[in-house]
Amino acid sequence: MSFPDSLRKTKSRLKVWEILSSSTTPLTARQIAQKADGGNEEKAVWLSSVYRALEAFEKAQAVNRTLLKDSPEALYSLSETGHHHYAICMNCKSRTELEGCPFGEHEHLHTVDEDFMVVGHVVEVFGYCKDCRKKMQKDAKK
Amino acid sequence: MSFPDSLRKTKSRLKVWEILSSSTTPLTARQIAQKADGGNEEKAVWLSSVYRALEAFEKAQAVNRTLLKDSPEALYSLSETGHHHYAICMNCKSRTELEGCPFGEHEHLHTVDEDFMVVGHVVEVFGYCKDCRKKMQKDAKK
DNA sequence: ATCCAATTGCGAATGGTTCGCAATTGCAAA
DNA sequence: TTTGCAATTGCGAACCATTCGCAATTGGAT
Repeated sequence: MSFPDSLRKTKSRLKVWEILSSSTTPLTARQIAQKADGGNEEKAVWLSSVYRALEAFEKAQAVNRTLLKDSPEALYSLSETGHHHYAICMNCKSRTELEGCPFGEHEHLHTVDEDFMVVGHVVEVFGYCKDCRKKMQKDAKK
Repeated sequence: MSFPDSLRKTKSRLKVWEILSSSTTPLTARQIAQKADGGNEEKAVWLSSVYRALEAFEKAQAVNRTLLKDSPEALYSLSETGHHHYAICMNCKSRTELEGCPFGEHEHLHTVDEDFMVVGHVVEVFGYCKDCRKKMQKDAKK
């Protein structure tokens, strides 16, 4: 995932991006702001600007916002790419991509359990594709 | 799902419970308070008491709190039973049951694709449980 | 019926997030 | 490269869902 083309590369946004890129865990806006001014007295990026940068990234689908139930603070992390699920035919094993994700575009996930930080998920739907159903109906007649 | 035995049956809690029971959709605390005093001037249940009732229900695992990203207000609903999926900790492999099914309680799964006959589905959420998160944070400090 | 811990009414405080506005800054066009 | 201007930021104040504090009330065990 790289810095979204659609956004101006400003000092604050680049800083926020760099911090998120180099973090292995999701961070709160406050943590990002703190890391930005690395212990210095004066702030490198003002907290409200961190929020605005994150909002812009989120709209550009480059960043994920996550709310866990045990804290009122949102957690932010870079979005992963390529997110799809499949319907799998139990007969011929063919896969057809589901349109969208039952969780919504990443939302809802945080509702899972107050103690659980969600990183990803698997969704698979099983059944029979149209072709196989036809064949199976024919075969059944024999 | 019935009113938790462990909790005192007070007027406010019974009211909140009744409202949640008779609602087909999740409600915000404010909505519950409004429904409680059904248009009357004086409040039947104070908002902070609604929050406290919901908190008690949630601790008793009788109510679900849900945070969606498009609103800062939490949604509350009675916990359902039957048909579940799991959140799996990538570190310790522990499983915790997901509350509800992302496809909705009553499988409109056949809507997935007209050509696909759905027989079942798998949903698994991956991430880190609270304990492992704590451990990982400690380890990170070393 | 009595007693006491649990609960509520009520308002004030908290704290994460958003907003407003003047000053600054990317960056497209000249 | 310089210019022009819309986008962005610094900064603080405002917002608002939720939590807290405390005195008054109440459920329910004895």
